[in-house]
Amino acid sequence: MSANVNQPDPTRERLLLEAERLFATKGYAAVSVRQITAAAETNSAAINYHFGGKKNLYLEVFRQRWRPRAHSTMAKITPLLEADDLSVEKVIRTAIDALWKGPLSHDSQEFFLHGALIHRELHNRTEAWDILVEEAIVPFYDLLYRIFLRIDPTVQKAKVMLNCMSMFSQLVFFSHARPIAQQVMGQPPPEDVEAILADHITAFCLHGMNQTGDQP
Amino acid sequence: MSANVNQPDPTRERLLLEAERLFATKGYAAVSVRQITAAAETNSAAINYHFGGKKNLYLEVFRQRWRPRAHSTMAKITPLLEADDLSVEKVIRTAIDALWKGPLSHDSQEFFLHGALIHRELHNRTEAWDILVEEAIVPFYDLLYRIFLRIDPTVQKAKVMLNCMSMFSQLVFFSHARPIAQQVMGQPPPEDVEAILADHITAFCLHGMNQTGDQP
DNA sequence: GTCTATAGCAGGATAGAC
DNA sequence: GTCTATCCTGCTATAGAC
Repeated sequence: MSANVNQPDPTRERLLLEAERLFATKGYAAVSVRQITAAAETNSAAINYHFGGKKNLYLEVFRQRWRPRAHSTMAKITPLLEADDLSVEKVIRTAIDALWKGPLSHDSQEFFLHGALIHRELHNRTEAWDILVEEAIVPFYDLLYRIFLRIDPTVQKAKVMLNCMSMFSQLVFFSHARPIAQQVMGQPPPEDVEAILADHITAFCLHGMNQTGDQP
Repeated sequence: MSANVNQPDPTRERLLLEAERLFATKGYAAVSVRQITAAAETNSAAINYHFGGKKNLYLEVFRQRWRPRAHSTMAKITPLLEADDLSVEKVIRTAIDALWKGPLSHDSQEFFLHGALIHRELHNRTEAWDILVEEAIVPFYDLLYRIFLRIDPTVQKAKVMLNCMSMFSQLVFFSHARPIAQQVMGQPPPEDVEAILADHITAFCLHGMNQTGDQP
């Protein structure tokens, strides 16, 4: 009858939660353990007790909170390996759905932080980079390659990689540079910016990838 | 006959130089004034004397070093406003040349830092953000819009903006995520990765932008 | 396990000699 | 203008009471 049988340590969980939020929004160096412990409403020694230091806490954020979400995102794309009606457009739409409405979404605060952490590692690499590459980046692009191989068995791996990265780059850009988009396009923004952007990216990538050989 | 008539204050210049390098590579919070002054081979009080504090030094990096390069990049695209043989491809190639071989280039360390600073501001905004938006981002997209307007006077501004941002996103991604590209495409990388990426982006954007209305 | 107190150190900024 | 010495604040990490 205990309520927290599935919560092995609430304090530890709260620390991970707040740590992710702060690291993702401000960056590792700009956040102090005191800020995290204050946000998690515990004492300043808690991080050292539970994780053995600030650095280990950062890594644990990736292991405990980032990793499971990355896997669930992959799981949304994997079915395409056996889907019947496969097309370039369907792959693009599925990938955008999985990432854009998943890790890179603006609506879900949790997934926004997920994407922000990737970005920060991209520019300031730590040991967490290895986790990212091994468990998310390489498998993600490999999966997409195997899917595109089903559509066109003669496709070049390098070309697929480049195309997928072009798609990915737009997803991360528009998810994090939303303020730019609105500032440049001129205020006020409509409510359905998300859908407009998703449609734009889909169309842009569809044409960008469907280069029917007439290009030098 | 004095040699440094054009160098108003060598110490100040060295501080700006090293500050830009360190801020761009490590980020504002992760860099200490002691590191900067040590790199500039001066005393630890120099920053406060010359700039009045760490924060002002950061802003001065944008004013003194970032701004002129941004303007010279714009100058490379401006001639298209009056060019005779205008085409979508030419605009794309010119923009990629100006940015990719300019601010976002990997070859030129100076311009690499320039791009890195944009990226950091994108994710951790400070007062420098206003300089960026006013002097670079808005004018840049406005300029491209006016150029595309010459090609097709009926083009929608919002669509141009989105297309240009899609192009820009790939440029910044591939310039900073080069390690990912090589890691995902599999080692070893050829020497002309830069050219391959530039060609890919050009082709991808050309097709992505040339959506001839056959798209739902 | 939780918390307070504090050690030990590095940070930015400043005062004042030269 | 340059530098040293120093102040004070804030940091991480730890010791030890409870």
